[in-house]
Amino acid sequence: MVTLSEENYLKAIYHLAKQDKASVSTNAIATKMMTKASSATDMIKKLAEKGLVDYQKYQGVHLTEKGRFAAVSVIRKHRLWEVFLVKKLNFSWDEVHEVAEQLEHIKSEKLTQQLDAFLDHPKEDPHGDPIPDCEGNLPSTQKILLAQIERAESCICVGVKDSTSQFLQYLDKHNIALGTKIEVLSKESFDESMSINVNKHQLTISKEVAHNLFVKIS
Amino acid sequence: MVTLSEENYLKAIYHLAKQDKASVSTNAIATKMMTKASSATDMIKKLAEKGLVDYQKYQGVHLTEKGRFAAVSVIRKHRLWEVFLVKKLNFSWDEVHEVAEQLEHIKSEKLTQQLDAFLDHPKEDPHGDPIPDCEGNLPSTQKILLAQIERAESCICVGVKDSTSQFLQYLDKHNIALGTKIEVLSKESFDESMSINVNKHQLTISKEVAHNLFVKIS
DNA sequence: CTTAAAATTTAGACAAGACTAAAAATTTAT
DNA sequence: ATAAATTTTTAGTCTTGTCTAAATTTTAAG
Repeated sequence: MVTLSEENYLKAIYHLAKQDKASVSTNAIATKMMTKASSATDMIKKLAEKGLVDYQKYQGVHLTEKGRFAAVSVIRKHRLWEVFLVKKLNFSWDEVHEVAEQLEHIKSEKLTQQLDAFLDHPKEDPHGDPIPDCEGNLPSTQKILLAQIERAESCICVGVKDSTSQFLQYLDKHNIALGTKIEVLSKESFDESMSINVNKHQLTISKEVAHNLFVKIS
Repeated sequence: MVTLSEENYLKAIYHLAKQDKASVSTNAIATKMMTKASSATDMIKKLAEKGLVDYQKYQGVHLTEKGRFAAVSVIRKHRLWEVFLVKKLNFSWDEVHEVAEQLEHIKSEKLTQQLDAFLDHPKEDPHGDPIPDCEGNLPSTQKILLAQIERAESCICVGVKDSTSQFLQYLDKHNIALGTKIEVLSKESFDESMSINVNKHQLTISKEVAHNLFVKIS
């Protein structure tokens, strides 16, 4: 039995570990959880006790296979609920996070399976993030940050990095959604701002925006 | 802010108070919550502190208007989720309770409203219990226990009193569902068993069954 | 290589919600 | 009307998850 708090820590560790296989530091976990390092240490010990993470004092943690699966299961539920909220209950993509944070902890294998089927086994959530299958597999995605594009090139918006409602509402305002075609016109080396074309409209976006938008080359 | 535990206590008090306006005893609450009287006392003090119940030492509690509304709001969510599980996710009526017990605590006004609309503003849950509206109003129902019928008479199943999966599965086995027509043929005064006719099949039911089935005279 | 800074852990405390055992109040029974 | 039984409350303890402050370990800088 994994508690609600433990699930949230596992999720945090999973997101922090993500790319690099390096161990995740206590401080990084504490920051992500908006708590103190001492609290993180306490929880890390509990997770290690339950075999969900590998932990060596002062050396940070790694998720075990069991821990990774638990984390991915929660992420699966989170993203399925986000799809439900947007597709069935008319939520907009900037309103779903908070509610999904609660729904992701509901424990019922049948509920998750049936919800997945009800939604026609969606592959992505409303922010373009992939939905793990029930065995915990995630399709590897071929996406890059818009900021990584260096020359005039055309691409398609496939996701957002941080999905705060402020950022999502900014995108809504400028008619940028998943699937929107973005033509990079130029990049300013001084401030990394970019001039882009969206739906026939020219737009200048800041480095902050470019670093939070995932695209694939079209 | 009402905690999850507080919500569960409020629900218990609401169900116990139900008909009689008499105060609800500490022991009754403890029994319903499957906890000890001392724990109930502790919680009662917290609820009184928050203005959710009126409490006089040794004299039991009453819900305040605020407490009643909080309780009914949770019950509304519980029943809406049960409808969702049965109508949209193909759960059977004996599987929904446990999951709805979790879902009822999700906090989002918009979620509840949209769910209600998505389900076409259902008036009853899958067990025939009325769903309170968003202002906390419950339609007064005109139902009686099957056991209260004393003579050969025809009625319609409109609800179950205790919805344990054992009982619900018993009903399924004998093809008794909400809306099923039940003809009372006779009642045995010795053991209060009843002979009834359901879908052309004759059936003898025990006093226990008759005391858990709500009907309306047709 | 040694010391200062930063990161991490330990120790001790607290709030929520539960428990046990004992005390106090109420109810029931004689 | 009073003693016995029952109910309710209090007092003290436990667990989970958090905190602060202090101690320890690791890392970084000279």
